[in-house]
Amino acid sequence: MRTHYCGTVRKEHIGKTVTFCGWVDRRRDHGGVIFVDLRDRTGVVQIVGDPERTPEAYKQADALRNEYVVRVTGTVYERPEESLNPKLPTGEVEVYAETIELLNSVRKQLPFQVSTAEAENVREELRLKYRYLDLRRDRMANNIKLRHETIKAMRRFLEDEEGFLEVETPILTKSTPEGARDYLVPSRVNPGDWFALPQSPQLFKQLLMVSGCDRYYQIARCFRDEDLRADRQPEFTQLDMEMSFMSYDEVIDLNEKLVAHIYKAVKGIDLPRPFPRMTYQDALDRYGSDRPDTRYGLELVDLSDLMKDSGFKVFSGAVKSGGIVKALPIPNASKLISNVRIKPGGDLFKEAAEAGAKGLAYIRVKEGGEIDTIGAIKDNLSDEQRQELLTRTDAEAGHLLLFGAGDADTVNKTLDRLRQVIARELNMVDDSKINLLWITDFPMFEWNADEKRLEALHHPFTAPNPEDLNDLKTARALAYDLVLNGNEIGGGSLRIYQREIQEKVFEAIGLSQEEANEKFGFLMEAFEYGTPPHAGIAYGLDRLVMLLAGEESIRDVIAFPKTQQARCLLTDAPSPVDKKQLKELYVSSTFKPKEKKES
RNA sequence: GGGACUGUAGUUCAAUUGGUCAGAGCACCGCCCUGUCACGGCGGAAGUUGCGGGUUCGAGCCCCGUCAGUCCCGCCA
Repeated sequence: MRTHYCGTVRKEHIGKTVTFCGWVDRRRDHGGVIFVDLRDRTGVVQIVGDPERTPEAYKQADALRNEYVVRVTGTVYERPEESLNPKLPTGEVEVYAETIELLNSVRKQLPFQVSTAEAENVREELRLKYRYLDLRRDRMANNIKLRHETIKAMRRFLEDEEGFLEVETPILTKSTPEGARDYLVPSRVNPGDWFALPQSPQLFKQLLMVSGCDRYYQIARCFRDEDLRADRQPEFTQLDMEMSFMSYDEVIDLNEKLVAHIYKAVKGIDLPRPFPRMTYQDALDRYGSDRPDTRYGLELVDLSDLMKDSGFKVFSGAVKSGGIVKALPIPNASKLISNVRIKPGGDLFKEAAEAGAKGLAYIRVKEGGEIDTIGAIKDNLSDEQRQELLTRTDAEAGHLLLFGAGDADTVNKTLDRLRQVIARELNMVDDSKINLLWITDFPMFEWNADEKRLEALHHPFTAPNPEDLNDLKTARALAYDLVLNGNEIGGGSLRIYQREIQEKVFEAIGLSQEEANEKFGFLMEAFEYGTPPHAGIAYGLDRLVMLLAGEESIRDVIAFPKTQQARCLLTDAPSPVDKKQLKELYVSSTFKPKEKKES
């Protein structure tokens, strides 16, 4: 049907007869000559309809409108010198059309303009309803291509360089305790029984290691029935990997090579290796987050011991009841950030409150080490304490210190949040930086106060550090997260491969032996048939591509995403089904539409 | 489940304190134009201001409800 793609024509094609298929990007009618920008996946080329040289095509071009689909045959000419267009890769040539065949027209007014030249911010609601038109637009077409290039780079590296085997794992699988809410699928053949869609292929990939697969990967679709965010969809994609007989450092090294390969292939960037590593504790201490953005400073300073005996009750009280006091020192910010913003009602106060803080204390540092703050702090700080405070925070004149006091979680969350907001506001974030960072030495468990039990921080198959085996509850895990500019893009661990340890971990998270056997008996049984030591990792592919594309929502790197209400505006899914379908599945809904409020 | 923001022509936006303000660019339709590439010129059509109620002499603007979208909290091993 065609001989060339629109965006590929160059000077070397001059004199050739070519045939394109594509969409009318836009049309410029000069009364005499008509120009048509013809677009396909590869780009745009200028088609010329001339009343004298190509009278037939001129007539046909006259009837064309935006987004008509046409097949054009013509001859490639060099453009007149004054008509070159350096903005287009094809801008040195143009094609005099001999015939323009209309393959399909546009019958209705377009819901929004598609042309690559118009970069209006169309409402996302509309874009999602007419996603097929949205995907024609430059930005989205490029994002989808970038996603493809990323996956391609992963496959090339893992298969060709490292001998990974791609294996598909079931989409219909078993519901597991722990973790996110499952999407469930009723079984028609087994009345009353349910499949779950996988939250990740975790168990299967470990079983593949037992099977001797040695190195597995998959571009795996995962499902979690939880509420959505800009970086969370109910179905999302992971690059899922698992490998046998590799040490902690070997796993990390291989993954650094993988990420470097992706950056080289997709962005042409050489990443320096090895990537830096930071322990979980260090990350929390210094940044208040287990995925710190290290592109800028603004490190937190712990002042708990200094404030323990302070007369300022908010500080001393926090420490005495087991909490902490930390400061976020911000250089040269004293003039830039007003008290109004820090006090109740101000935007920074609101940020802090949103993170759970009850208040937001501050100190402004003046010339000569004098400080400016509320009386309750100033009056309760001895000269020595003030000196020590300034020394520890490296504070000089112009510094603004923001304080968090309370339980460690809340303090860290608050100051982490303020740190990010303020760094952004003060233009301290260098968007050209690519800071990759491994976070290591996660604790195995964290306390779930609501359910009054320990919970696996990663998941219950993570191996404990052998040094900490005598007290599993406080043990560190052999886990690692990869953080890119403050975003967690991947995480994994060495796995448990011995039944006894696995049983102990289940016990620690309060899973009864019966439950453990019912849910994971097959895994523990497998451990008894010669399981190799193995390790794995999973990358959030959507998130990674989002960052590579410079987008702020993963919806912009997913061809057909769902809205925050988990609906597809294009197909209007989910939707009711026939009673007959439900009957076959032995399912009935208990949902009752809301009654109108009585008035 | 909770908090915040948004919804005006096909689309992107505007409309002073509630008072001829329902308007502009692009798209669409018609006419003109032989070198444009965001072509240009002249003219035209196009609106239940998301929907429902209320306050008012008067509502795009204020109030209540509701729907949809977005961001965030909870939730997401």
